[in-house]
Amino acid sequence: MKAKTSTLEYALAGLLAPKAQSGYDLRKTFATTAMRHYSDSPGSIYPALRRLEARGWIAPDAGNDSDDGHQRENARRRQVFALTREGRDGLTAWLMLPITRDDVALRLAEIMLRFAFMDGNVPRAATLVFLERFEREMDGYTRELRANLETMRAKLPLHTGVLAFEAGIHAMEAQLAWARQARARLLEDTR
Amino acid sequence: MKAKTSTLEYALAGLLAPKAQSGYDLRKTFATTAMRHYSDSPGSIYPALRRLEARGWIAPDAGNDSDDGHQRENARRRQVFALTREGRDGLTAWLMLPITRDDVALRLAEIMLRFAFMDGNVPRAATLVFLERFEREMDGYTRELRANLETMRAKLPLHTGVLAFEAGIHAMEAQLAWARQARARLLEDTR
DNA sequence: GTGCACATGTAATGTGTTACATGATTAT
DNA sequence: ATAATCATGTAACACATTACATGTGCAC
Repeated sequence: MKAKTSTLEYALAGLLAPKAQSGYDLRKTFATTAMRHYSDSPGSIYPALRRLEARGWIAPDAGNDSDDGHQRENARRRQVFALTREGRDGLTAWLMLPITRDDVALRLAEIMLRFAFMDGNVPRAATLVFLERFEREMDGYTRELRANLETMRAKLPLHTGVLAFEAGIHAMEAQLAWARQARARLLEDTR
Repeated sequence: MKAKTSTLEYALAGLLAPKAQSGYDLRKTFATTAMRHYSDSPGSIYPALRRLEARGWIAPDAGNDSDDGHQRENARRRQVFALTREGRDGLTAWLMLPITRDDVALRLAEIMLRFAFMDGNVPRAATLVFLERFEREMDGYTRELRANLETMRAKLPLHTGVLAFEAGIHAMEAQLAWARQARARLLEDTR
């Protein structure tokens, strides 16, 4: 049994959560929306779907047209997948994982993907806790980085390496500011 | 002959540009500095170094201690690599590549790595041109994203998906602001 | 019924991750 | 001499990319 689920697999599960879709639909989503940097190539998506199916996270959609799901003898026809109960549980568990320092330092993109999928899959309260913890870790991490920056500056002249490091810090601080604002808006929306 | 050079290989070449180092030195740099999310595992670095050596981009350092470079019979001893002329040319060519819209949209991390390595490897003027072009593409891209955001907002309610998209835009705009400021500082430093 | 867009499959390749193994060097 | 640290090597595995192959349905 394989323990780990790849980010791509979670992305697929997350997209299937609101509605059943075919591999082709998913590819188009990856190709045309904000999720552009996930694969979109058939060589990654179809195998990933088969892995999810083998694990029981997704299944051919029952409520689907002419010859029903379980009977796709000789394929090459549009095949719609739905998230199963197990798949939904797996997705939710991932969404509920506590945020660590390493998550914000090393895996920001994955963290943001998780946030994007929260609506509809976890209670609003969990989303707010997520943001709180995100703010805490981001705040700590950006402080760490700023301290390192001062050390670097003391040793080196003005240097593109130092400037690039600064760019990273700026981007992180922008995300932090966004998080505070987002939490305020969600709180207001919840009341 | 293999055409493509991986980002990790460029990262290694860039680190070897200012001074010759061993694989272990490079790993420590990856493990402890701002370059944290590059591998740092022996299973990625040593093979990458051998690929670079096979391609003639790096070579055992000549100006190195007791038994000189070309004679590393039974190894398992510290082995220092230096960037060759060819390696330097390859690195420079990569640094000078024009920035495209897809670079800023899909490969920002690589772009920033290139920027970090510019000092000492390309003329200051090239760095300034790089930033100009970066600003232009980032400006265009963030405008594109903002337009999409309005479309999304018109259709959907307040939604973590939309908020996550906003976070990405904020981060990009912060990078853009940084670029303008960085260019101004470099200009001043150049005068 | 021919051509094109839709839809899926898959083999070859390269690379990163993990986990382990093992040879040198240094300190005690 | 032994242990710890330094330093490199490598095998198993999973995955993404590329490029190609193939089937399906609709428009004309």
